[in-house]
Amino acid sequence: MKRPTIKDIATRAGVSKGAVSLALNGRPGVSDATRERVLSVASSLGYRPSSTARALSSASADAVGLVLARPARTLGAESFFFQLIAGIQAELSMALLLQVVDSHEAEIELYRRWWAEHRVDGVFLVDLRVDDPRVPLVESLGLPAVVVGGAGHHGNLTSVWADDAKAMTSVVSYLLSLGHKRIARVAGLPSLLHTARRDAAFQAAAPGGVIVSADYTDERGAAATRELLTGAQRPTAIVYDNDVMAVAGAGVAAELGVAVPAELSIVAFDDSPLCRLIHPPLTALTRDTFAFGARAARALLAVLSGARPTDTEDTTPVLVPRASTAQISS
Amino acid sequence: MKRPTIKDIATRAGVSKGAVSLALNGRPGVSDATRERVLSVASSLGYRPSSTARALSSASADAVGLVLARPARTLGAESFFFQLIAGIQAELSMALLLQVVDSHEAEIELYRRWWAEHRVDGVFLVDLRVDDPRVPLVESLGLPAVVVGGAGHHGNLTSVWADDAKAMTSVVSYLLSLGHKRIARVAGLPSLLHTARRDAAFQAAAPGGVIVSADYTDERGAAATRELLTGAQRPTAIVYDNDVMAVAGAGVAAELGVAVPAELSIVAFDDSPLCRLIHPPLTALTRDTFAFGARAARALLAVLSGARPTDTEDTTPVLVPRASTAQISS
DNA sequence: AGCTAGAGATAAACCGGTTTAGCTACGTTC
DNA sequence: GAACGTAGCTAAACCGGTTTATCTCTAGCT
Repeated sequence: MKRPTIKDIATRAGVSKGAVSLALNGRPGVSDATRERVLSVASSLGYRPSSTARALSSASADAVGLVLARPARTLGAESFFFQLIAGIQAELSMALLLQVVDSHEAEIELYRRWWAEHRVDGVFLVDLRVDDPRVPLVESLGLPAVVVGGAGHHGNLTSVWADDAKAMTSVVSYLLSLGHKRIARVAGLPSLLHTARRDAAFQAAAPGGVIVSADYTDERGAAATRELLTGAQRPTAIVYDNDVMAVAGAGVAAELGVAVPAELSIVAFDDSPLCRLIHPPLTALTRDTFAFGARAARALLAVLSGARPTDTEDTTPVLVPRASTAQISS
Repeated sequence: MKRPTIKDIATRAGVSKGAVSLALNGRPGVSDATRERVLSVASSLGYRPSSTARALSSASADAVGLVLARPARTLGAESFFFQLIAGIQAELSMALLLQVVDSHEAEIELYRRWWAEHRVDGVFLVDLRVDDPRVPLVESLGLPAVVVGGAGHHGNLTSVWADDAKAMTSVVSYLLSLGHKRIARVAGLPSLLHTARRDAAFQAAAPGGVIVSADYTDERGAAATRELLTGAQRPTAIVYDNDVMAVAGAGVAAELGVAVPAELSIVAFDDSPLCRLIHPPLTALTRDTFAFGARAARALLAVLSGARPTDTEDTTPVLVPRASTAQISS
């Protein structure tokens, strides 16, 4: 099995390699007659350019990259990334180079390598941290990049995000309107930028509200809930940073005999079939992660085609009230 | 920003490009003294070989490929693939080239291209179909491949799978032992090989059992359940091909006033937090998809290093009885 | 001493493209 | 009719590696 190369076309069409390259890429320098002939030979041979060779001579690599720096084991629980990837793929005809690493240093190193080796044309930056070192890195490398989900502005990079602060405010004011006074929050990884933003918005909207830190897993969500419900000032409402922790929390409440929503209201910051299908169904902030991924992909395509960096705000997650929240009874 | 190349090392160390290549790859042809010198220069320069250039001269591409031929929109619901990918990544230090396509033809074409362009060293084949054309394709291309989850033997390819038939048999005999006579099955996509195998095993173990076809989504799972529960011969137990459909089915049962497990037993063929966290928790076949992915990765590494093809059977999914199944009451 | 082996290194070809410099033939222009 | 411009093409360099053919030198053997 050997695929035809540009050289085969050249000999078949009776022209030089260079002429074939010009003809195939629609660039001036060859006559229409020659171009015609080259194209017909190419298609008759079923020619496909090798993106490997092309990448080597400083053109496009025909791939974009995404590095995930999280423990691989915990990734399965987060459906967010997979939906994001699915959305990206729906919009992008290129392949996605994906690698999971276990440290931020390894992540940095990988961006360096991919760039040096022309393996990708651009990258997505996810899980943005406070003062994230990746931002200056890709900027200094000149590696096209889109910041995904890191609210706000990052250097000169294009950024696509949803307004976590506004979303958090809408949740808290909804709970306040139901009469809740003691509202708690079970937060995600503290190092992440959006966690910090949600924390701040939560504190501003619910002064004195307790924040417990967790890591998106059901174990930690359950533990945090237990801590909150058995503590001194038991909250009447808890906002969880994702769906898995919220559902786990609901389980702990049931186990402790705390009625939902009569004694405890629960809100999840991510929606999923999980929230809809359990009993009682959970009030949740819903957003279309798939569409979000598609938007991020479009943004990266724009950057690749040389567009000036932009900040795109995705639609703010919408609160969908379900049976897990209610007017405070006491 | 320019990374050091092999040429830089050569001039710095005062040797030729070829000698540097030999030294770096630990091959004979250079003296220990020279090798030593080259290595120290390389590390002092922070040298990283370009896998793009390396791939061009018919060596390793330093990446493996995975193509998913499913509607991108439905992918988010299936946590299976993401856990699989996470497991693969845990074992593999290479990048994974991932692409989602919308037709089987496009998938075939992509494998062709990746191979022709040396973009990958090997591939995973998932979602195996009956008489899958990909098997003869990769065999004739000589593209190293591992068949993931396609029970049994496929040409001369290495294969990693779990015994779906045995698992299905264990589920049915468990239900039979509880006294169930009318058992139904809500199946996944009919074109997939493992669906066929589960169908066969189900038919053999529960002669006359009804099989309704669905597509793993909660909508279709709910619809199938509705059909079964409102039909003439209402089943006393339903086995669902995945967790999402099972949970959706439980919801429909509740809605129709069919008590679980008193009037209807439910078993899910995939376990997840979803099954554990709802009420009642669902009896499910549990398996470690992450570990399965890791095993598949090891299998591919073995193939890449020239090992003869093997068939590896993963541990059979284990039935975990929970509150959704019970002795038949009537 | 003469011949052979083999170690150690180099130069050059090669992978499959892109890009640049240069060449040829033809048509304008003054 | 000499100078110039330009369209159309070719040859060759280049990207960063690997691999092969070749060359030199030293050691070992008869």
